[in-house]
Amino acid sequence: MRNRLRRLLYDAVSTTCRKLGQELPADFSPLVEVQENEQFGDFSSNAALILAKALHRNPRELAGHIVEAFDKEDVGNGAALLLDTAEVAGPGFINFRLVRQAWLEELRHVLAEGEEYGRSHLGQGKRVQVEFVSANPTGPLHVGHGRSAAYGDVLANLLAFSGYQVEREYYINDAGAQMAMLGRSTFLRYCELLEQEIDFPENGYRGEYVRALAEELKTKYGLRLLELEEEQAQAICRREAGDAILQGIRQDLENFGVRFDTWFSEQSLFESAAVETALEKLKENGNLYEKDGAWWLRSSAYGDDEDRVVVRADGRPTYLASDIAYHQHKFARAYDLIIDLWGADHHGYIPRVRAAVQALGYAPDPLKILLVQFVNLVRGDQRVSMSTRAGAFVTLAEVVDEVGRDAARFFYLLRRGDAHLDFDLELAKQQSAENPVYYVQYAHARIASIYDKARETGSRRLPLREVDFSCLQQPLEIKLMKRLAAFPGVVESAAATLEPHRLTFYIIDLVGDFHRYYNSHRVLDGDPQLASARLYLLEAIRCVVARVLQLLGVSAPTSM
RNA sequence: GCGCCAGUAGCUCAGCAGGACAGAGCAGCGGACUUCUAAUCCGCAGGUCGCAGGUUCGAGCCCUGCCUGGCGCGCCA
Repeated sequence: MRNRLRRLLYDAVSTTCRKLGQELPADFSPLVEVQENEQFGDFSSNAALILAKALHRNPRELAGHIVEAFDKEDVGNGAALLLDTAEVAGPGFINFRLVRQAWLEELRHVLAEGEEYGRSHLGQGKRVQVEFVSANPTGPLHVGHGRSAAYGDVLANLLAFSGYQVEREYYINDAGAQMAMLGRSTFLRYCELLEQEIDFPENGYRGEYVRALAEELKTKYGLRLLELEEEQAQAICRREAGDAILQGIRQDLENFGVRFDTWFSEQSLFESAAVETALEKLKENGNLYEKDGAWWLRSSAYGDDEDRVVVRADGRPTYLASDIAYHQHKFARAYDLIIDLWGADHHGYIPRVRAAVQALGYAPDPLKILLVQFVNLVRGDQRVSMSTRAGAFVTLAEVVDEVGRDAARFFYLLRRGDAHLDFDLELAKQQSAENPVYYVQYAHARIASIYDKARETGSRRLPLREVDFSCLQQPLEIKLMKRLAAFPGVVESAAATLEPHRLTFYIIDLVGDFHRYYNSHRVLDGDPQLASARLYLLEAIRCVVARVLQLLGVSAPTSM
């Protein structure tokens, strides 16, 4: 419906331009949006306002021309069937009012599509990789990772629903100094258990889980690790601890409803010589040079503030080295869109990775680096700070345990990704009106319960073909139909802007309308025609609610 | 010192690519269950959109400066 209107509008604007002897601006893409405010009609467009800017003309005047052109196009395109009026308003908006029949048609359309309503081909089958979470396997996932997990997973769902071919990837930082520190920390705890004197390093991993890992090593190896060279023993500890932690991470994500297609190991980049190859290439094209004994990426030539060390003077690579190889690997896999979802604390890293990609000879456009801001965990009025090394954090698993997967996921998506999030455990746990996840799920359950009631009382729903929807005349009913009709646009804009939280806000609004409707109108008590029509309206609502919950990875209960 | 994100109602936040009167939830006050689930709904009250300039026919949104909070700026990750 929106697309039909958009096409008509586009024709009308073209006609107008031709008449005025002006070129249609190349980047002309007017908004056509569902209007919630009755007074402004059903749909409205800012076409004339945008055009006015480009053509340096009076917007109201242009709008007048467009509306005039519209009337003529109208007849030829059969738009008369759905369009009631098109008028100029305010500073130059064009407001469209549809005949009510148009909404009824859209309702039938929703019912025909069912839970597939809103699926789009925006992505045109393009391949997109979403890399997210990617936490070091040096400790369990905490609440901050949970936000990335939820955000990335829903973004991936959303893109898949929008016609992209999506792959989810987790980059395992299983090489480097932090893993070495994990090995050392675990080894020391192991020694401690065997009553050796230890000197625990300042920046070691102090979490309880390290002691637990040491305990397992003690069971498995007994005293044998003490008999080895310390270096060798630490290497074993590192491998054992890393594997165990990674296994835990997979499990936590699984429990959180997040699954990855690929677990990509940093270590493998060294083993396959991918790092070496990438650095060779950079040396060849002059983007990697030696200075003070170290190797530097000429990142300042590609927008970074300064050049960055890739290989230290002592020969050990920095993180950037593997990141260069990793991104080369990503680009070599020829995705149309590569999304890196990082914690906001890594934002300073963006210019150098973008620079690295360009230094390798790739156009950086397919790479989108998104940031997820920090999570402040709040328990009542107490603020919990999170630091992996200090071991003072609440894990994702604990949160899922305490508030449930549904509430946790929903809460994470209750804010824009780039805004700080206060996650209140007490609130998420509450089964009350304050908690929006139940508000939404309750709507789904309520509809299911009306179906039950209908079945019990034998009030049969007439076949769709025989139902005359024109008996749906209540303002709230029209409003619900409009709200449903807005769904494809919400999906489209959420996918285009990579902002999954818009789904959350939309669904809260939709079920709000539904709850109001429920409280003011009886579904089953009317005559069979009306009852059937209303049951179908409910079914359309249920489909969209179920679909959005599915995209959010939240269950859609039939009773609560 | 430089950079990134934020500053909207008492609180937590929306505000879609500058547009039509700034919205929601919670908290506060007052109402609605012999009814398809009250995990719901209705009503009232509540805001110089951090401050000051600027661009524009039009700014919560863009530009400049300042203030406040968070986070980064390493041959740490």
